[in-house]
Amino acid sequence: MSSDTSGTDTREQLMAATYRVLAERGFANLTTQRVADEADCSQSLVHYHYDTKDDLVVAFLEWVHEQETEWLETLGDGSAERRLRRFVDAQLSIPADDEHARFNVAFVELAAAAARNERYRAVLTAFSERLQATLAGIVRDGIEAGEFRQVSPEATARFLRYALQGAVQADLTLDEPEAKPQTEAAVDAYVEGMLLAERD
Amino acid sequence: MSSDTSGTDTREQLMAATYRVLAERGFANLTTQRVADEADCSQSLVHYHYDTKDDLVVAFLEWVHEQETEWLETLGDGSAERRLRRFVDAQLSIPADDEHARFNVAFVELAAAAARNERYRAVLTAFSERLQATLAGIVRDGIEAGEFRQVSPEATARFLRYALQGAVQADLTLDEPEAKPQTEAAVDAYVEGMLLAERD
DNA sequence: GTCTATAGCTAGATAGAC
DNA sequence: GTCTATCTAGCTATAGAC
Repeated sequence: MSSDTSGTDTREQLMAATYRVLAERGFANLTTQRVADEADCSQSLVHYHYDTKDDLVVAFLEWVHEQETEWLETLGDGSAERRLRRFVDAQLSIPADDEHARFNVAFVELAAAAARNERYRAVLTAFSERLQATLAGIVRDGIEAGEFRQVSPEATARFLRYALQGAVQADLTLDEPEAKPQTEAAVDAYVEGMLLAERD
Repeated sequence: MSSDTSGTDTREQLMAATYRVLAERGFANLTTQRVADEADCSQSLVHYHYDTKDDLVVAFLEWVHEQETEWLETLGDGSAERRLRRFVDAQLSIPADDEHARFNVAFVELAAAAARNERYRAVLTAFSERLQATLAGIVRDGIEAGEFRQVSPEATARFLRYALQGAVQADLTLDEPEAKPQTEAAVDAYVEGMLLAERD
């Protein structure tokens, strides 16, 4: 319990408050005042800890990045096929309308904003590269173990990532009830037809 | 040349001005004042033609929708494989940094905003359904002609659309130089391995 | 570290003249 | 239909007290 924990606590509360504001109001309606209200403090305190709103958002993205990194490691063991299916399920089976799903909408908004904001882009690119490395690693493991065919791990991982991301985004932003079920079916067919080694 | 053409002209100019502002500044920085400046008129005139900013954006989305519909019909004839490849190329070979590419960034921003705006969502869902129907139609034609295997046209079209959209978006919003080339390679492998009928 | 108060700006929208 | 002028509201950021 060193003396600098109070500042750390406040920052942690501001990150959690930012998460909730993003989930409830979206990135376009994220204001330092709303974050302060959610964290039950004054707006000027937000600016004391984060000079600008952009600093707050960048810190928040890094905070999310760390949390997701922890999650990725829970993908755990098992055959490459099993880990791959767990990855796919994790993307496609997000509950319909809880806070996590609502935050994912904000994450889509933040991803779009990254195009015009170098600092957002840096964090989100690192985020994407980690996902890419994880999934490509799974494919590579599958090839080495003889489970998968001799495909390009990088291109295969990218193709699957983008398809899944497109499906999730369509599900979140459009009225497309078929987005996730049809994508799931197509991914299954892809895994069976292109990835799994034939055993006869 | 009926007497109501001047109003129509102004509206057309406002749509074109909105396009340019979106391409140059992005959706987050779209203001009625900037549209007015770009259209060389007063800000209040924008509000005369479109009561609210939302009305302007919805009208703009419908305007873009019409234009893209015309484009889709130029996909034209040829074998199903040829039309499919033309579709894929059209998505992946957008020039790097012209106005059209910059507008696509804004389109990603608008797509994200659709999650929290019913009216945007309605237009963009119609947009997506048209793309889906076109691509699924190509796959269906290919199956009927014996060019493609007996896949699900809807699920296949969706899978390809989402993968392509994910690649384009990653290319526009992240520092991922491999997004488009690796996706192109993976799509080629998918078309050859899953779609094209085997001839022996 | 945390607060209240406010400066300073910019946005969307409206009033009213022409 | 188009303009100028302005109202009102909301935002980021800072000043200064505690």
